[in-house]
Amino acid sequence: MVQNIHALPEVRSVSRPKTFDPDEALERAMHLFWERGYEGASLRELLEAMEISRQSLYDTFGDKRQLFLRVLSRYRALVSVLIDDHLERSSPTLASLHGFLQYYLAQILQTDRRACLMAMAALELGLRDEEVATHVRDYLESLELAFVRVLRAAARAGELRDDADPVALARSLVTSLMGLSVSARAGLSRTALRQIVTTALSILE
Amino acid sequence: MVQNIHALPEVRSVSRPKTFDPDEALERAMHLFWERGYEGASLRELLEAMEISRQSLYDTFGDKRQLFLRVLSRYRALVSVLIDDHLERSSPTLASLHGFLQYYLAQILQTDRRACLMAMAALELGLRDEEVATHVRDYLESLELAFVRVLRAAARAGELRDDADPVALARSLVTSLMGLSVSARAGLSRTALRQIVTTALSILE
DNA sequence: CTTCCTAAAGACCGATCAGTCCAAAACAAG
DNA sequence: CTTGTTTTGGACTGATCGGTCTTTAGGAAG
Repeated sequence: MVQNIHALPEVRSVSRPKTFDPDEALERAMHLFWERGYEGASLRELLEAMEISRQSLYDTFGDKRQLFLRVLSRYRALVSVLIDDHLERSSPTLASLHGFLQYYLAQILQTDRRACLMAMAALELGLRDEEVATHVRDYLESLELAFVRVLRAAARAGELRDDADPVALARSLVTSLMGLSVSARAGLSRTALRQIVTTALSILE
Repeated sequence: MVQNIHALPEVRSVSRPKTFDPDEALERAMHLFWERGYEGASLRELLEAMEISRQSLYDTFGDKRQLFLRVLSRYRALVSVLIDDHLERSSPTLASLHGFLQYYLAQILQTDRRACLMAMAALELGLRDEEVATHVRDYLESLELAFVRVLRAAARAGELRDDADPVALARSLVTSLMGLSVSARAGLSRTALRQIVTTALSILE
């Protein structure tokens, strides 16, 4: 029907206001998808986790796939905050990168090895859903870019070998993070996971 | 209801002559799981791909999960052959490792970016099915061991830096392969994937 | 021939899937 | 109040899921 194209900024509480917070519902959906994957998270479980009714979910988010795409965006925003916190300071250094990866691993370990939602989405849906694949590629690219920025700064500060290629190094770090997610999800020991991170970082020396 | 008698070339209308080959059926199941994942491959599709009856599948393999576990074993055997071909010669060198990774990537590209079945299994089922997780860990370990053997030989031959740690390097390579699978499945360009492999190998220098 | 085994085909099962619809209630604004 | 919108909860849909079962048929061996 007549969809409101400029629905964003308007706060038109013409009637009963939404009692649930869409952001919080999305957050909860993200955690379920994160734990179970796309197909592994059923509507019933999603509704239970989000604590909203079926009707509200379809009214607010469209359908399951749309919800998942929203979740992917939210996940990306989440990691952006992580990046900002660790890598976007005035003068990031190699130590910042070390800190970021260590924190990344700590997060995985603290959340029962849930690992990376984007890696899960890529393997489960990458070949079947081009929009999902694009989300993942964009995510990988933004991660790589953040790393490149830090590495360039580090190079300028003389922290890198002269012949080091920031782009190649950044891509290697991103790849290692994805591999780390696979290893974490497979249940490798904390020690093994820590060694993976350490070795991944050793390419910067 | 007049079925075309010539529709199935070799087999007469109701096929009896050939008892099906469980190995070939397993092979076909593997390829479907490989493309679609565990939950993504339905029984109906599996039967169609394996070209056996429902009854035969359950008689021969138990159930879907057992079939999948058998498939994981078969996949591991498949990669073992790859390892034997590339890394188990009398005197493997760093060049052997290069060859192995390049061939690994070539295989991914030739099979529509199907990437690594073990990585898929880890992310989809690793948290929910300990037996699957164990399969994946065993696989990762055998891959790592094969790499370690080559790297030790290379070290003896003076191809490695003196301070290089074969185990850490091997683990890094395995992690990179898993990350490569994620990237491939996400649809990264051939160029990007090749760079990932190149950078992964650069740690050996 | 008969007996035994295996395989194919498909009916059938209960459960669950994503998604739609409806009724009744809750609440805001005129 | 009325009107309008959003809420919840559950009924309901058709499809599909994994899995069981029965029937029928094709050999192989006695």
